[in-house]
Amino acid sequence: MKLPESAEWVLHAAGSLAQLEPGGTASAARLAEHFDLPPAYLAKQLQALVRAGLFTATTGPRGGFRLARHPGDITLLEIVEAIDGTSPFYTCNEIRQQGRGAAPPEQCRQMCGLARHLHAAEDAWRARLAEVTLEDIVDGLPRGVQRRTRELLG
Amino acid sequence: MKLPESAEWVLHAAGSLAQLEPGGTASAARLAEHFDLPPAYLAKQLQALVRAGLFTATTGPRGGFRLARHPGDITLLEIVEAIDGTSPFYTCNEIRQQGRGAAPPEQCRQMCGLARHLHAAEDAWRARLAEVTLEDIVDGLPRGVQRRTRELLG
DNA sequence: AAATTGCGGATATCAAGTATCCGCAATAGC
DNA sequence: GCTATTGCGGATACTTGATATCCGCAATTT
Repeated sequence: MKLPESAEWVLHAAGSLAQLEPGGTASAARLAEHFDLPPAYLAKQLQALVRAGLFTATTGPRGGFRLARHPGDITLLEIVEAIDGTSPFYTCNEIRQQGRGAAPPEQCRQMCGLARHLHAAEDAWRARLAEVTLEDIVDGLPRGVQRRTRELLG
Repeated sequence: MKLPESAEWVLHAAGSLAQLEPGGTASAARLAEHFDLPPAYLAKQLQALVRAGLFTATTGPRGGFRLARHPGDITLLEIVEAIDGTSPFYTCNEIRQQGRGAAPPEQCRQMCGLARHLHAAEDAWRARLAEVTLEDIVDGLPRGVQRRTRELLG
């Protein structure tokens, strides 16, 4: 039960783009050296954010990635789900209906209690991440960080 | 980001033991056939619950596993953590301090904002699971299920 | 035309989850 | 004591997903 390390990478990449002037662009290579990450693999993960509609990509010189929406309109949940997908942590395989102790269908009209609670917990997780936007992240940055990010990436 | 399937198995196994009379015991083989699960692998996972102090195991004929504590005193979180461990979903590798854009230490006195929110979300997940006990699960069972479980496993 | 950049596919490696089997120790019943 | 049952630890194998790289192609800027 772990998020891929690349989730951390794209969260920071998105945070960096959010610090630039609106529409600010940075290439995968530039972002990779900015955080000392494997360039080829980071590039692949950034593409996932484009597919998810969070980033917009432009080819050619001076091209790269930029935020597709306003930082206040992109949540941490969207970024995480772009990398990790939306499939639930816990999948109920209805093993209560299998084997020697299989429960008859009329006793399974409502969802398995275990699945209910596991899904509720997961919903709480997603709800928390959906509350936070890239704008919130930028606003929480210490003084001077944004200025330096713009100098190096902008 | 998925829980191992064995988490579902041991959650149901623990739920079944909770349905028996206090101190009720069931062997790994019996639990495996009760839910139609691979006996050898299930046995291995049940051992993890013993190591975690949730189950007590006894060898020999009429032996097997029983709850180490009262069902009302065993939470879903404990069961999940016995299988999946307690390491966080998101591990901050402080990449903000790496690479060309490395932030100086005086700007990293407080935890990375991304890590803070990811951990808060995870805490919400764990808190939900810590609220639910095996007793709650048994109480939520449809009529007749517990009777049948006792007939087959007790 | 040339250089830069993203995109998709192919491939390789590594860790974790799934799964099985073995021998050993402990226990209950005879 | 003997035997059958059961949990325990270790060794092993397979599969899947994450990590990582490289290539050719398309698009765009200069």
